[in-house]
Amino acid sequence: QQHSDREMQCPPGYKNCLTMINHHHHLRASPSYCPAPSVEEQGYNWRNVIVSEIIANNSRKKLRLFEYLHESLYDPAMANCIQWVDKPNGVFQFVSKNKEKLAELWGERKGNRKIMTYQKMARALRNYGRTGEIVKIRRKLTYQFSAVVLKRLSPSYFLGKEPIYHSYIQPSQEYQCAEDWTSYNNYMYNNGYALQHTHS
DNA sequence: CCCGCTGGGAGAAGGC
DNA sequence: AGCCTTCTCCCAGCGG
Repeated sequence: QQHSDREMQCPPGYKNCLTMINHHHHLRASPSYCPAPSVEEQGYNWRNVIVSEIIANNSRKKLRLFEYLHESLYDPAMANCIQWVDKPNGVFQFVSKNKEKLAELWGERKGNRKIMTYQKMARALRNYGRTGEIVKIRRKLTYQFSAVVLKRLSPSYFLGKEPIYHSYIQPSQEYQCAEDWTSYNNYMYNNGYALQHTHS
């Protein structure tokens, strides 16, 4: 069931991915708010990310918190709530002033009974640390996606534009990789960026 | 005092 | 039916 991820194009009933986008009004609304920030970069990525999410939602199970956060990071309308700090390495942070708003929207999307708060959302984020999907960076409101999660959520992965050799990696190996990468990068960030290239 | 961070622990909700 | 996962909710406490 896992290996079919890379093979699927669009869920049944959808001619193409754009049709899917049009059927998801809550997603379609956002990019129009975009003032005009480098459309070829932002817009392209944003749209593909949404496609990724739709495919994920239609093919798999419930929306996961890290998927929602990743989606928000590409949504210009959410830029006042959450932002990339280091996009290539999956480092992002919440905006202090509006973090509660993002949490609230997350709660609404999940259909929770009570209002979601940053406190509660951060508790879930802390649990991600145990599995390594997202780790906390020692900086205010800052977290980091693991390499594996980042890869899995990347638009090119879903759209099959990337080499698919990742799929051959055994789950155990994959996890090991994630741990190494995570601890390495965490080390880098907590010690002031990329200057620790000395061995022995 | 405020703000953010931490982890324990019960329990809800959906999936298998 | 029962177990597992993934949060959800509340909490007491810590530290800048």
